[in-house]
Amino acid sequence: MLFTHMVERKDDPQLSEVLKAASDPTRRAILTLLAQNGAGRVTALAKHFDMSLNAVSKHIKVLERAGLVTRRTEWREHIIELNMAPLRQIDLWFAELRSIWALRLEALEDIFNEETANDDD
Amino acid sequence: MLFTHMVERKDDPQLSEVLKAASDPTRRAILTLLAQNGAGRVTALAKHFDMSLNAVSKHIKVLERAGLVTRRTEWREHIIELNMAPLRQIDLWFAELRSIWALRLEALEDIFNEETANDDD
DNA sequence: CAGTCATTCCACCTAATGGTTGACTGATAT
DNA sequence: ATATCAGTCAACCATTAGGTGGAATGACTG
Repeated sequence: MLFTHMVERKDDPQLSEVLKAASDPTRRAILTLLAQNGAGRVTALAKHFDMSLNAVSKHIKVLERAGLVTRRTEWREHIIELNMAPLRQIDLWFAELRSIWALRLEALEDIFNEETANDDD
Repeated sequence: MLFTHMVERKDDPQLSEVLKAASDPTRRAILTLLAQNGAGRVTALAKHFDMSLNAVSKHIKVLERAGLVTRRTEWREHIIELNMAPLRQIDLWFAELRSIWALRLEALEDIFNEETANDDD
């Protein structure tokens, strides 16, 4: 049995966003900072980088869209908090890929078993 | 004790590449196809997508640069094979982030314990 | 030898990314 | 009231990314 068109066509745009957000070194550094020091203000985070506040603000927005970070606006200060939950999706995708791989190997084994059974005829 | 500049400044460009390569739905679909059907030719892979062979060829090159796929050139045919190993790096990064997080919580606990000890004085 | 097949390379287009600066909003401090 | 601080928004610029089509390479088919 050959499944020529069996790709699960679920785009999963959320997963794409998380992966893309995580693919930038600056953004990963921001996540690390938050893990290290806990929640922090935008300006405080920006101090660690050799780039404008604006650039960091943008990066934070990307992380926010991906759900990796949440914003708690306390009057004029925006407190940024780490949220690792979406990273779980990466794990899930990874696991799925592995299971698909395993399934194929199983199928191959089945074919092999059938063939040896036929040999017995 | 406050570590203001403690971000581990290892860019890890390899991790960035893997994450970015994985962040595209078409490329993830290619990986899924390879997991499902085993190694395959470029053209065979391209058949599953509604885009030019050239585009798919490019995507494969990106995956190749990230090490997620290897190419075995058999004369005129290029056989593309899945290599899940680099995905492990994502796991590692994830684990590191979690441990950094855990470390901070531990530190907080220590401070708390010291304070309650002082209360006893 | 002419034609096709598998694939890449090249030139091109468009949209998105990562960065900049400068102006803006709203809260706080003097 | 004015200056300052936190942060975003908007416009801009250079680079990269994802896609296209067409030509080039190199082996196989008739």
